[in-house]
Amino acid sequence: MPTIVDVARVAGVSKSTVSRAFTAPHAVSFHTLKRITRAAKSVNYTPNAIARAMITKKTGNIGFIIYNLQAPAIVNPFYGPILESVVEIMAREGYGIFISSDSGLKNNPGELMLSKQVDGVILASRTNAAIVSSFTGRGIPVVLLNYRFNRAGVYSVLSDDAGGIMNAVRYLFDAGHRHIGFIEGRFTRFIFRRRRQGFIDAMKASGLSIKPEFCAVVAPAIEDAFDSVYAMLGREKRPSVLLCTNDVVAVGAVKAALRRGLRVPEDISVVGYDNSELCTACQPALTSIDTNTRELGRKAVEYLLKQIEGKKPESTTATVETRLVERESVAIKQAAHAALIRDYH
Amino acid sequence: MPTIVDVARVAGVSKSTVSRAFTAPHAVSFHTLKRITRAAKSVNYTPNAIARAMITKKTGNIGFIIYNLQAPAIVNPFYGPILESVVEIMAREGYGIFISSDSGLKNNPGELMLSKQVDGVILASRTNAAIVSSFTGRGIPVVLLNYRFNRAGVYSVLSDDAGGIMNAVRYLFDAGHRHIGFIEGRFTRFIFRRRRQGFIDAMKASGLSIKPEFCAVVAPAIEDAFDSVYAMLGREKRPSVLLCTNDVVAVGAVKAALRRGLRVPEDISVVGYDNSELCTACQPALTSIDTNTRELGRKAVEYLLKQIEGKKPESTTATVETRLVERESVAIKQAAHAALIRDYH
DNA sequence: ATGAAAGCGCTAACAG
DNA sequence: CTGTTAGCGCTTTCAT
Repeated sequence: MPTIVDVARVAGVSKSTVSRAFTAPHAVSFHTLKRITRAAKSVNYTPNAIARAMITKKTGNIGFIIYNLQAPAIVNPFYGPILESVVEIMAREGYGIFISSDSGLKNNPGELMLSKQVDGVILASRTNAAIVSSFTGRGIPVVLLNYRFNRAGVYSVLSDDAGGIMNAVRYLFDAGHRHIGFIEGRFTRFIFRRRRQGFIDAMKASGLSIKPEFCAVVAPAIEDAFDSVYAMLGREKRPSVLLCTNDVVAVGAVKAALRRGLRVPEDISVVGYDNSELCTACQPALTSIDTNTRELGRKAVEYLLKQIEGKKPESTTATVETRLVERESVAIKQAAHAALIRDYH
Repeated sequence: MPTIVDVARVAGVSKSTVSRAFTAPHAVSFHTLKRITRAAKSVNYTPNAIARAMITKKTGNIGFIIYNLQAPAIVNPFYGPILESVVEIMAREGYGIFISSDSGLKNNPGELMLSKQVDGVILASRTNAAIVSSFTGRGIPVVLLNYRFNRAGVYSVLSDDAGGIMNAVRYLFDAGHRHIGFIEGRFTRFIFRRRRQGFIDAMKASGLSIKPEFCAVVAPAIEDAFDSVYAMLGREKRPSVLLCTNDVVAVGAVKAALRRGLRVPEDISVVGYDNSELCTACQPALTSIDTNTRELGRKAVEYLLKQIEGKKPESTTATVETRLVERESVAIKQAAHAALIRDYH
């Protein structure tokens, strides 16, 4: 591997000058800069980020750690797309990104990252105080994704879970639905609570009552949702719509309804959450709540980079809004339809 | 950040001894080892992988690069699961993984990895000679995933694309299907050809003729597949089964059949490829070809690690077998059913 | 604008 | 088994 001295020799300058040519080009005369560039190319030189990091104390790498119980970590309807956007943005900034779910690591999870000297870490989903302080204690900036810690210097970027559910309830109400069922995936407690709270608040705000027999908590897997919803729909009374806290659950709900001989959305409506690829795969295509994973990733990067540069993010937590995307799985009731036409036309 | 000298001071030994305590514990007396461990803990020391890498020329990091036209890179029905398994295995070995789709990088894609001094690289999907030699030329081992280069020292791990399709055709034949349609996703030419060749060979082997009007090439997106298949199914004659080269395409095919008022699998069968999450989301659940992404990842890691350790992988290319997983989207024809019963009972 | 020298934290001979 | 010494490839004062 060619080093800076090889370039220096070929260009006939000192290695300091070569170094400057790469780190502060304007501090070098145009003429020598040109010679150095050419020399570098001729010996096929690439700066050694490792050696550079020794001096600057900046590796140009960050870590992205997904809580280990969130398996799969990468093929995950929520965290996968966020990771995708983080990777893309960071690569553009010249950063490398280490990924790891913290499972299978013998020591303190994040130990690996620590020894790799990352400049900052994004901790996705749940985490704990020990992990967070293993970073912050060494001055490594941390941003929490979808989790919050009431501690100074720990920043969070969150999805507006409550708002997402509230919007959905309002939308359903406006569409004429009065009997809204709620099928909750068993996620981390943090998210679970936020979505549930959104449901409670929105139902109250709409003057609707929550029927326990229309509610269920399930593992976020198609089969589990299917079983639970299938049982629910076998009873005498049933909701006119099932609001689900993720798309996987919603797909299970749709399947259960279909199996019961119900038509979706004519007999029963379903709405999902995440706006994942499953939505269009489902028949009928799922109306779902989009969490704007791109923005979530962008914000996380922004908050992390700010800290790495020694500045403070503008607020201790950033919240990203959701957006309901309409497809085919929700029936607009006759009366509501008429009202909509009257209102908007 | 505490360094090795801090530990040395506290433990009352030289820094070399501390170094040994971490890299070759058995070369240190039990007594001092204990003192060093304690000292390290007391000052909260973690070895600096950067400094270590300067000497050893091994960073303990590898790169995983997905060809940029394979977007999304991470949320990808084929490469996502492979990445997942690579990350998991490598983390256990103490390796860090850099990921990047090579899009959005100003320079030579992989330039970033190069400067990060990775110990090896997995290049997924298509790549080109320049990228490969930018690594191999510097002595950095490379393994190609789903791609092949006829060049010394470049190893590949491949999925048995042709075999996967051939198995499917044989399975369909045994199930009594004689009119097999083939809906091909427009992937990289490498994969496209291998699957197509499998189809051609298998049809020939089964004595079946390929009907061009039952074949289509589509973008691997639900809508595109839908349009194409919808048109196909509007014609007078139609195949009894549609063999699709990925699940996304298959879902589009199912939707098109349903829209035409056909029942799946009673009126027309569909089989997918990848055995992704879409299979169970689809109604009916898709019979699909599983590529064994776990094994693909495992093999890639094995081949890379072997090279990093200076050994040669046993062969220049490893091929991983596929497996057909039956679900609900393929009809077993009456006659075939009878035959199966006769044969096996 | 450029060069000389020092040193980042660690490992790897080489002595002892 | 342990300490001494040199140096990895680079950036960064400090001179010039």
